[in-house]
Amino acid sequence: MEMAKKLNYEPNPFASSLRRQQSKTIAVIVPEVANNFFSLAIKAIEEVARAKDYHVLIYQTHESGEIEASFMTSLLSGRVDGVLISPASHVAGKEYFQKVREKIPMVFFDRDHADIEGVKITTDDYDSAYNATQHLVDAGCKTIGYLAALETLTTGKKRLQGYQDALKNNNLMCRAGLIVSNCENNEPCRSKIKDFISEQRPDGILSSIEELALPCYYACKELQLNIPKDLKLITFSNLSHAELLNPPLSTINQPAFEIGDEAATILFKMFSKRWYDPNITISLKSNIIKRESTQS
Amino acid sequence: MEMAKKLNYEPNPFASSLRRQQSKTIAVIVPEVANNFFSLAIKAIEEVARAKDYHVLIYQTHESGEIEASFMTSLLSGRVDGVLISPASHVAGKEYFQKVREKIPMVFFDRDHADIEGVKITTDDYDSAYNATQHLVDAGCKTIGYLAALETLTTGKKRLQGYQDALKNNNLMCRAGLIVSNCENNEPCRSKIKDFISEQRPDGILSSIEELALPCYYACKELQLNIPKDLKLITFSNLSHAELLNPPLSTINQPAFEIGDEAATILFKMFSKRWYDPNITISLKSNIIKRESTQS
DNA sequence: GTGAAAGCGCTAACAC
DNA sequence: GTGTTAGCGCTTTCAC
Repeated sequence: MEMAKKLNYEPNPFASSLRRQQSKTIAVIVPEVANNFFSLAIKAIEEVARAKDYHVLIYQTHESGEIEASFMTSLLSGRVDGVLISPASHVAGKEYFQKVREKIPMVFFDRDHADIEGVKITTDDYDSAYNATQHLVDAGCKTIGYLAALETLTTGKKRLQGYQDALKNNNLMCRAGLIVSNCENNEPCRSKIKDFISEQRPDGILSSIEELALPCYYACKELQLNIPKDLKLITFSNLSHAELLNPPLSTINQPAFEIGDEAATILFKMFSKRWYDPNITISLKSNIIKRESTQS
Repeated sequence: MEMAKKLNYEPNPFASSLRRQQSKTIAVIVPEVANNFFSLAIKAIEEVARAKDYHVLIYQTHESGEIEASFMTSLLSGRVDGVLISPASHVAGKEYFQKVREKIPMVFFDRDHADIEGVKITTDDYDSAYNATQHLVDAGCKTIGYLAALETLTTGKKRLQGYQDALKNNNLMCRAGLIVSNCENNEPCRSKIKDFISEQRPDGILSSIEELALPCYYACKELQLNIPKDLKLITFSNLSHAELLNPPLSTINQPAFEIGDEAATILFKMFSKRWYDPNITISLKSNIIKRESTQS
């Protein structure tokens, strides 16, 4: 042992992993790293892993189901001891979720599919969307639009449902034209949102993801509409400086760090058999922060 | 081979790595993942790696030299085939850089130490800081403050030098009180910046990192100073929506994605011996975007 | 071409 | 305790 220290001996991790049949590595599969929510969640995951002396492999799907499938399948080799995943919104088969789950401990975080069982750490998407919509109603909005996203995922479905139920319970119309779909972060999105605002003239908008809310600022500038006078806006977002926008943006702030932390912590409990429920959804509360963009 | 396919055979990566003495994995060591610049760079790196069928291990140092040293040392085991690193600002010895570099291909990106040799992908920090300062002078500023960061790194030193030289060449004073040091993202930072503004009354500020610029917005609010009338502000930043801030923030935008892409691409060239210069600095140009926060 | 065998560096098991 | 050994699953070499 003295000799080892003196020679700066570092054991070969592959030999060790091969022999012990474990990798001391976990995989994190996310749509994008360059996103406030995911980079914060990854930060938390990485910290938990480091404390346990585990390594973290990062994979980005860019929302592609094919890429997701190929990553997941490659993990079947035993390269990692566990998987944390926030699934892609473009779905291309789902068999691999089950396949991986049978072999390796796995935790879904933030996003999930209703028809896939598993341990899931999510936020209260339905309540958040409902409450945010109610907040718009309370601020005086009558024609509330919804910028939809993640529609293939439970996450997106619940947000939409919360919006719709809130409208219904306030006896507000919920016509199809008020819901903008299929406009995830590609370029046409910006003009689509602009067209939506100028044609439908909503006086309130709930955006289901941050990437669709910021284009509203640009659209309103171009259309010479004033936020919040002409249009009130609230969005799911983890922008840390929403308060500095012009006007300050009301947000539904998801506890990104806590989700990552909780998901990773549970994964490690699964490793050490201190976790027994293979099919549970834990929901953390999001935080609605009311700012000037929804002021009446 | 047919059989293999039919049974969904996935080769054991550890056995393979052990035998072939290579891991098909690269390490990325960054201060923080949750940072616009680094998450974009990581995004690029991950894409290059994926195209080459490589895996990416992520490590965060949280600016700690000790953590950095322990990660780097552990890489000596052969766990990864190459390293991309943006060093921590708190330095605790530097021997390990040389040690790792002797054994594994390694590329510095964005940040580096002047006294460590190696392949380095940086931006034109000196020019950017000089030009940004000149821009403040051109906008009429006479008392220009500098929010310093990364002072142990070449990156920070060059930015400071660019600021100082620009002042000198414009015959403006460059007294010590105008440079705020040691205020990296901890909480006291905000009050320190506020005190600085209220005591020194600068009419212009160049911030060397985004994390120090946004507190200026809050400080000005509290001090009831108007940006840009009372104080003009420009900062190094990769905030994608600087334009939406109130007022829109002038930024020195570093090509984060390109830096990550270039660094990873060169690392792979080193793997295949298509890269011969072990000691070169490649500098990419940053882009100064002038917005309302520096309007005269 | 086809097949057998050695060995990468560890660790766990077993014999002493 | 202390020392020896087998074998994790590949890949490469070498013999045919």
